[in-house]
Amino acid sequence: MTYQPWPDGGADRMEQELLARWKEEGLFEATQAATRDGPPFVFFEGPPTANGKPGIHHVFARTIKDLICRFQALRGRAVTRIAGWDTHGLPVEIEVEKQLKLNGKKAIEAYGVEAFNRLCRESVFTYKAEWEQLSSRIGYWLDYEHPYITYSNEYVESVWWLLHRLFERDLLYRGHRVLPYCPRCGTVLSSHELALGYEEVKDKSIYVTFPLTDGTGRELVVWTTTPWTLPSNVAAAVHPDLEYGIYRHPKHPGRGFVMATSREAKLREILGEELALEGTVAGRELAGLEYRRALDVVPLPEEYRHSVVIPGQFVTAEDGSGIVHMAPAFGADDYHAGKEHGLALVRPVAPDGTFAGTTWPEIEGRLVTAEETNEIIIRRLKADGRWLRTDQYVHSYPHCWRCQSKLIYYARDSWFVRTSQVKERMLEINRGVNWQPPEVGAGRFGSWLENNVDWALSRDRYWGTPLPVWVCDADPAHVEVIGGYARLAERWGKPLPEGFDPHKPYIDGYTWDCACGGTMRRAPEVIDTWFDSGAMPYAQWHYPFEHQAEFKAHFPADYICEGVDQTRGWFYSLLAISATAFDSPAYRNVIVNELVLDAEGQKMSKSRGNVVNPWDMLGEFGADTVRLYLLVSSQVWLPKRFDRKQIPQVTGDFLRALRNTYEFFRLYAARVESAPPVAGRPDSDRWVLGRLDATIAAVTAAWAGYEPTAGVLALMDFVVDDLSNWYVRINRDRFWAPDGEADHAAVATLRECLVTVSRLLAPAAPFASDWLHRALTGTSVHLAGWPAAPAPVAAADTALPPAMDAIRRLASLARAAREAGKLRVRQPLGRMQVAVPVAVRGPAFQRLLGILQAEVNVKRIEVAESDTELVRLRGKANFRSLGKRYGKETPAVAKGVERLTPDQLRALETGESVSRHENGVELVYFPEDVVVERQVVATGWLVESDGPYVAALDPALTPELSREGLARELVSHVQRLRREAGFAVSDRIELGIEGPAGVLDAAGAYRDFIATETLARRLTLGTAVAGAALRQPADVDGQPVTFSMRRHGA
RNA sequence: GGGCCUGUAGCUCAGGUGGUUAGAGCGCACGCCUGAUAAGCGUGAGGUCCGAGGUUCAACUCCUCGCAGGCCCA
Repeated sequence: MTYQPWPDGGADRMEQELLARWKEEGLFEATQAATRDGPPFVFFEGPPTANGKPGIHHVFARTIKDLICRFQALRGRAVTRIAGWDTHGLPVEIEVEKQLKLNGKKAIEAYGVEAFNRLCRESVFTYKAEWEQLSSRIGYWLDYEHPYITYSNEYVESVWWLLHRLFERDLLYRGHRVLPYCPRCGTVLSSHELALGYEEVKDKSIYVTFPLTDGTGRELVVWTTTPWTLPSNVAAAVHPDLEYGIYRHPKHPGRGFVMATSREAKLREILGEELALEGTVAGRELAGLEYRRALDVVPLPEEYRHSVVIPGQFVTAEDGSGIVHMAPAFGADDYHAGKEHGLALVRPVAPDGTFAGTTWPEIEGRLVTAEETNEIIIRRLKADGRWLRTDQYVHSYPHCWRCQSKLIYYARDSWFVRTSQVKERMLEINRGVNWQPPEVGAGRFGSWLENNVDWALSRDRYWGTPLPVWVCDADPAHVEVIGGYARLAERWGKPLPEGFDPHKPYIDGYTWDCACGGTMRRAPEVIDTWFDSGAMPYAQWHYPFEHQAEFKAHFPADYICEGVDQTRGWFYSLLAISATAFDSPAYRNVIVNELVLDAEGQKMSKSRGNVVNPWDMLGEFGADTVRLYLLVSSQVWLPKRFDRKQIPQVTGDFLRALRNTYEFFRLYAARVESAPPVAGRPDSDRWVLGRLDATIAAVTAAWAGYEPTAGVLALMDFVVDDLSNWYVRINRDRFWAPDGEADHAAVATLRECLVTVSRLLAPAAPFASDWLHRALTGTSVHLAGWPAAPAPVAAADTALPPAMDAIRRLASLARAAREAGKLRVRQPLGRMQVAVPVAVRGPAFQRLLGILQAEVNVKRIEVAESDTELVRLRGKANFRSLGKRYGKETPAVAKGVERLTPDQLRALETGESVSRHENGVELVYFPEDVVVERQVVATGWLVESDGPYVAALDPALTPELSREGLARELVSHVQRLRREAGFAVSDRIELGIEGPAGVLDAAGAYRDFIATETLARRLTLGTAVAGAALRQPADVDGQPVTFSMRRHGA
């Protein structure tokens, strides 16, 4: 068999060619067919919104998704990989609003919801093709032929069914929620919209008083930054544990001002220096007292409490007065406190943000956030004697990102999922989920669940799954939740029309009579799009209307993987729905990847202009390289600095080593087919195969444990370090067989390594691995299966890894010694002595000494025994084992190790325990307590050591050694000339060497060696080759030598 | 203000259960090798392991408090 050269046209081209080939072969489908009957491995694809361009962070997440899925598929699991599209929601609406230059809900309604939603539906797939192309280009295998689409009728029907199920379980209800609201646009803003509009503003904040009605003349001092909420005040909150003072001031006879004592300085500033503290009281003693409201201009309902002091943990005394005014309709804390204490909820503000329903004509109809409104309110407070002070207050306050209006917090009717009821169950389920990294599950996600509040489901928007709730217009207590289209038709009384569309506005046309005589009309809201995505385990199968068996086989997921930003997104919506509707986990294993930052650690954003275009990276480096870089440049769950300069640095070594190793193999291995049994192969072969097995085990364990980075690193280390840098290096001459075939065992070993490496690499770098596997075997790596778990290592071979490790250390030390002695490796030396830990010594080590000898270029290696005068034994304490037994005494006992005699050290090495007496106390040392080191003490030798490893070289050069060194020097020069002359490596030559007697003498003594090494069929000494193609003088070890050569037979 | 994460060589990052020599790659300096060669290999310099306390015979590792950066939330 001959092997193809590694393609030269760059990674991008090679990968494009493979993609075309995969497509032609139907490879993805073939891999799915091959594992169809395997045990299922269920993967859920979190649906991206297709109306945004995919970025480099999507490449990141998709690489991790793909890695685990490919890994499991290679292991024979039937992996489900259904693509999905998230198609509803505000981002879609906003895009269309921009496109139509609309500004807010009123404009949309004027434009027409029907046409608006039609555009939303069309715009959803603006970037669908690019998503598919990018996914395909990076080798992400996903079934894009049959994706789930959240706006499809089937999908929506499953969502309805889920909501109906929740309603049946009493987990769906109508309530209030305080939300940021733009009075001008008439719409609630989502949290991410909110984040767009924070601005530093100067507001007026005021101190007012609420006189207590207990007859003591005391007045609560209250601070607010939103005077317009004072008419809606129903309570004043104090912190139960805070100390409040009652202050008097001569200018205000008969009045006692109540305020947190920690804010006394502020009160002094307001009232003046003559402030006197009359007494103090804890917040909890104030709770329950009643007061007179500062502005009594809104009628209060009788059945609820109002004008009362309540305790609240949320109260602080860092600014303000330590007493917080409560208007439940206009603040989240206020709202919850109102619920807890049964407070009245008044909302004298119309949807357009103007006062409505007050008894104060002057402010009726005024915009609450307008400056003049504040002025009017403050003027009246002053007139009524309730005002104490107005301050400038600078804070960051949310504004509408569309129209710059100040937002208000505003209680809205909303539909909720009662998730708080299953909070404990969600926590329990979550504890059973394997999170990678664990702290996201236990920490960020766990504490989010701990603080679970009911899921506000409804949205006052247009393009979304319509809430399947019908409410009677005569009695809102009459509610029906429709769980499917058949049921809708039944209630409506007619079959649904051809081309039925469950979206707004059509769905709002379906009404029917209520039993009470009223009309059932749909609640106008759509639902939070996160509910759509969390419903995908069921809705992707149109469950329960279709595919019941498929659903059961594919729930819950074995594995999902998304960015950490999904903590409150998809990770939550999946769990909330599975817990409420099925009392089940939705996923068992999660990998959470972190953000991709730019090279400086800054978030990528359009405004910073530091967004990396994935296509540029793919074109420049190829998908494999980008994938590998993303996988190994740091753990995937740490924020990743994406630095294009680092890409070749991180991946280059590995890819070069792989390619070079293959090229080396290809050059010499052609036509060698037989593979001798492993047991009969030389030590270095069995060693590298053992390392390969260990690598299989490490990669398998890492990926089975959802640790992408560790697995890739283990594989890279093997290829670079063990295979390329060591195995190939020490076995070169077995491959290079000038007049015959390469060593069969070596070829088979290297081939087996490369084939297995390509299989291990397939999940991480699907292109290069496939190319390599095809080149070696003619078949695709993606159908080859995962390398089998290694057989137990033959007993004889268990000593190989530590022995080879020792050889490598010693070679390294010897090279350092040569460098220190300025003796280049080409110059053979006579003797070397080495010392190694006793555990390493043994037959395996003895057999491997030949490798060391060749590597170091010495004639003889002696393994130093303790009785050699060259070596001194030294004991070194093992604190780990001593510490366990001796605790506090450890340092002293460890010191004693240094005083053990050579005989005792030798005894320890052979596994005996020894003891010595110290101050009359007997100390026993077990073999594991002491590491016995060897120090070479001979002088005149070149010695380097690393702990117990010692290499010592005898630098003495005999004339014989010098001659051989010179001969090797000649060979080196000839080889260089050969290459410079453009000879092929296999060209036979005729060679002439002219020079001083010493040189000719050495050349003569090593005539055969030189001839063999240089492929010289004729070698003439002292004269030039006749008809030489070149004749060149050179300086060999300071001696003038002239080489001449020509091709043999040319 | 709260939660979580990160802080190790000039840069990017590794460093089970605490154990006495803290590693890699890149970069830098020097050298080796020359039949993988517009490759490859080695050696060296370079560290208050963010800081301060504490626990311990022993802390990069565990605890507390800070500092800096990031993410999420309020």
